[in-house]
Amino acid sequence: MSALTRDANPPLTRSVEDYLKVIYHLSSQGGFATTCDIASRLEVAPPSVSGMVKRLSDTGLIEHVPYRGVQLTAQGRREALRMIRRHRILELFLTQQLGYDWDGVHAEAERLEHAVSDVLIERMASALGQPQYDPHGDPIPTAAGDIEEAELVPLSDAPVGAKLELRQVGTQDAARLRYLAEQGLTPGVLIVVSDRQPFNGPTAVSLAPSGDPRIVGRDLAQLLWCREVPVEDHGRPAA
Amino acid sequence: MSALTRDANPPLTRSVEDYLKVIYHLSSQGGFATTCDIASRLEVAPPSVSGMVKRLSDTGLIEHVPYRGVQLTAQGRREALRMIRRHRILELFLTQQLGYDWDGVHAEAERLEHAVSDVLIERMASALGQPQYDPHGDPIPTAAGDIEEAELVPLSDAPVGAKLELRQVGTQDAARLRYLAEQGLTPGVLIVVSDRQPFNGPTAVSLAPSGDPRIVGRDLAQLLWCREVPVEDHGRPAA
DNA sequence: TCAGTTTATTAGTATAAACTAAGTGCCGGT
DNA sequence: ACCGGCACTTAGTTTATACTAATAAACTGA
Repeated sequence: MSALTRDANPPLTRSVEDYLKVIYHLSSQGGFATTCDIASRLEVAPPSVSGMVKRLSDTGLIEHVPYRGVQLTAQGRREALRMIRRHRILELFLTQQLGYDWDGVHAEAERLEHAVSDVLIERMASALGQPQYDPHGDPIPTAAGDIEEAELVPLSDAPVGAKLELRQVGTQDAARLRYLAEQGLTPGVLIVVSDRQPFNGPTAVSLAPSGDPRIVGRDLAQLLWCREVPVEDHGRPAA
Repeated sequence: MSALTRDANPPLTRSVEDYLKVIYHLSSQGGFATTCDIASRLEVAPPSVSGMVKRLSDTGLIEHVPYRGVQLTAQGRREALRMIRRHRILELFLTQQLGYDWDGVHAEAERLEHAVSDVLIERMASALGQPQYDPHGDPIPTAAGDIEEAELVPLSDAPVGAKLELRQVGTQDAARLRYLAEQGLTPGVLIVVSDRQPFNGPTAVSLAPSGDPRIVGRDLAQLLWCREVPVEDHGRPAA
């Protein structure tokens, strides 16, 4: 049972795949993913993260700076993008071919992404015509592991009429974050810019599934980094 | 953490689902599934089976007669049929909609059956038009848990031209079993009856994927219980 | 700068599921 | 009738992954 006799490249477990994915998301825009952020994303206690972080950095998938956080190595990034490709292709397949809607699709894909083979994913991708975007408008990494990096614009600069996905909130201020959360303005939400007042005035938006209106002042709008969502129809079902 | 405070009806684990499935198959034609049979089907060691058997009979999914074997309870049977429905619908979906062939499909379905939701299975079933048979010709249990019991005929009685799945070998004799295994005549194999000599003569068959011919004498042919496979095309791909 | 808070880590425990090694029960043959 | 071998079970260990409780490090604000 020495370490030398063990398989040098064992398949990743479900948990490892999940950890890599959230670390990718948390560290993609710059810096480090912290223990507590990872813990809250995975709905797990911080010590569980500490334990996994140790294992992942032992196996070379992440780099860990104690009390700072972690970042993916090239290998870890490759694996994370592989999972993201699977997830997004599954979401698109389920919506386009099986009538899933937006909300239901994420949970289903979240479970399936660990079980499907690469072969199946590529067959789904072919059936879908090698798509580039998932139903949420997020880019699908290629099988080779390349991903189109979305460039982000502050809401304050987005043109009226644009459909956007809120991606990042550029502050750590708790009061602002709390207010934004109350307004439903959290990363991942889809919004449409409905109006903007002149002379650095506020931006009016509507939240995407519900159509609820919101008015966002200039200062806050500058903190809301968004990605423009391609307007093509991705097969969102009527039902 | 007393037993009383725990969830009375926790979701089944992957392993439990697999155990129930093989117990169903081993005990479906009468009697008990034995520890060693279960172990060899699941490719685990017999003590692992003993441990699981204890757990499953504690939770009321099986009944265990020590040194005899196990049988499913009504609840265990329900769960087993649920998994078999999932498996067979997945196999059919993968072959019909995604160009899988016969061989590849089983392993893929084996992994997916634990991950898909009931909703997804029913959507696939709808997309396939509520099918009754999987690509191997096996009957698909209904969502309510009913399954058409296939009636078996001995190979010696099957008509020339019939396509059959070998289901059961009606002997425990080691020499015969060894010979049959050498000939590739094991449960699950597909065969076509190509000829039969008169006056209780031997039956000529060909094995299904390969087309290899075999001649089976009358006595052996009476031991080979087969199910007739519906001849409809289930989307087996050209490639 | 130091006290209090937040964040991270260590230590020890639990559960699921496998394993090996060792002991027990049953059955068939002489 | 008993004895050897196979099937089965028990006991104890391993690995992965979670947990709680307690400790340590880093940050923050007056």
